[in-house]
Amino acid sequence: MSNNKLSKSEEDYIKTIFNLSEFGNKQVSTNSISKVLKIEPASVTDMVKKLSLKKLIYHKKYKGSQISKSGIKVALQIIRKHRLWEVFLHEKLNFKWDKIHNIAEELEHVSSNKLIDKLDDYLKYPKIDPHGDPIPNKLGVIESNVKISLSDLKIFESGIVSRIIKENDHFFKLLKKLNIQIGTKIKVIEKLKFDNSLEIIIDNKKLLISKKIASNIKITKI
Amino acid sequence: MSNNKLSKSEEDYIKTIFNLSEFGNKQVSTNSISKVLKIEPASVTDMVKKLSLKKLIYHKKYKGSQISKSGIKVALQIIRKHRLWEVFLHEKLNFKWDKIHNIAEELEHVSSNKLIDKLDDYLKYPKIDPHGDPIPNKLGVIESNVKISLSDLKIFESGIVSRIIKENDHFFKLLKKLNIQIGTKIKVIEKLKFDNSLEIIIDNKKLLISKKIASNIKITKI
DNA sequence: TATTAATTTTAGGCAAACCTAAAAATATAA
DNA sequence: TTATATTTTTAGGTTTGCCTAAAATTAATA
Repeated sequence: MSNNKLSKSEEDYIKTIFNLSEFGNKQVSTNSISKVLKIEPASVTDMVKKLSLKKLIYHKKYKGSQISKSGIKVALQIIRKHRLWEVFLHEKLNFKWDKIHNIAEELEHVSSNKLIDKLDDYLKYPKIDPHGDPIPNKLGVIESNVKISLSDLKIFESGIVSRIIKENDHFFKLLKKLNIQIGTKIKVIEKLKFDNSLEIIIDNKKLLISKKIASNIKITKI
Repeated sequence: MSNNKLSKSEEDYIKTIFNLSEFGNKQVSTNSISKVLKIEPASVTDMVKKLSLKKLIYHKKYKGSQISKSGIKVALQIIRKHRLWEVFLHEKLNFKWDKIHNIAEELEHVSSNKLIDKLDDYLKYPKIDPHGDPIPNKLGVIESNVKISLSDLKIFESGIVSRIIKENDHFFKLLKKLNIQIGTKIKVIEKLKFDNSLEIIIDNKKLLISKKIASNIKITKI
């Protein structure tokens, strides 16, 4: 299909549209892309037209963009690269898990497929990255494993943190302060009627976190 | 000094000018840059002006370009990145030594200094890359070790191949065919008056190589 | 040394990817 | 349901890094 190599910008747009689309199911607004990429809406319109011509997305004026089959394929390969580099940075180079994202953001645009396959092999085909996000394989297939939001746990249920939804650097710093990371065991002991905040226990210590925080932490029940 | 991050293009120019300048000693012509980068001379003039404004090179109209102190500093850091990535690709990912150049060409533009220092540490501070080229350290210092061209060996002298001067892919392929690589022992047994070709012995087999080939192979005498 | 050849620069243009300002379409609220 | 607000697009502009064609300079040669 699309034979030509994509530019860094095009790749960034595709990745963003895919991420906003919830696996290709949702229409994505021009404004939302604009906000994520910090690029003016007018510029987003330009690019969205271009990607539409390349059949990577469908776009109807004023109606938002939907990623296509081939767009999803492209997005999954970029995500695969990003996450494999994150594993490398964390496991081999000993970067802290909250420092790897920006570097991986650059490395994901290095084009060689041979490179990424050899890296995958070298890292022994990891299934998740240091944030707990799943890594698509060479064919773009993501191995599904059941995860729910911490906010969906019921009172007195426990779970192991298995994924941190990327929000921004402030969120990472907060979690660091709270000592929450992949593998941390959390028990919910109260859900406040007032604002749905959760009272949880980590390492025998009680603390309170907002609904928003909790819904960005994915766990596997235990 | 120059505070702003350089673009990929600017970095490519600086690296090329440095490489053509023989460690900053020679003036570099617009045409020679043009040929290496496969960019038209007119465009080279544009860029050379720009780099001159940034004090990375000195340029006088019609007189060629000379790389500056800070230009050399920049070039050495790019070369450092390139060669460290080559070591990584060869040693860790098992790429053949004649396949790594193009990939390293992309990786060298990834900006994080922290990344390259951690990579250096991970690779245990290698002194040479898989082609035998020396790797500048964090400060840009290259550990010197005495090497001469194979073409400078006298009859009946021997040496160990310690460096292959980058020429192009054809050259790499040729060497592969001839079974010449870093570490190969070579003895010179004849120098032809006719065209300065060398008759050499590798693994007890005689063969003939041109002066040009020989001068692109650096050896340490034994 | 005068002419020709080669190199380098200037001038003007183009595509990519961004921008601002204003117009058009859609959504929200009185 | 009309007025207002928000979103999206169009139109025109900028910068970067390239291009071609032609002019200026330097080098080579007869």
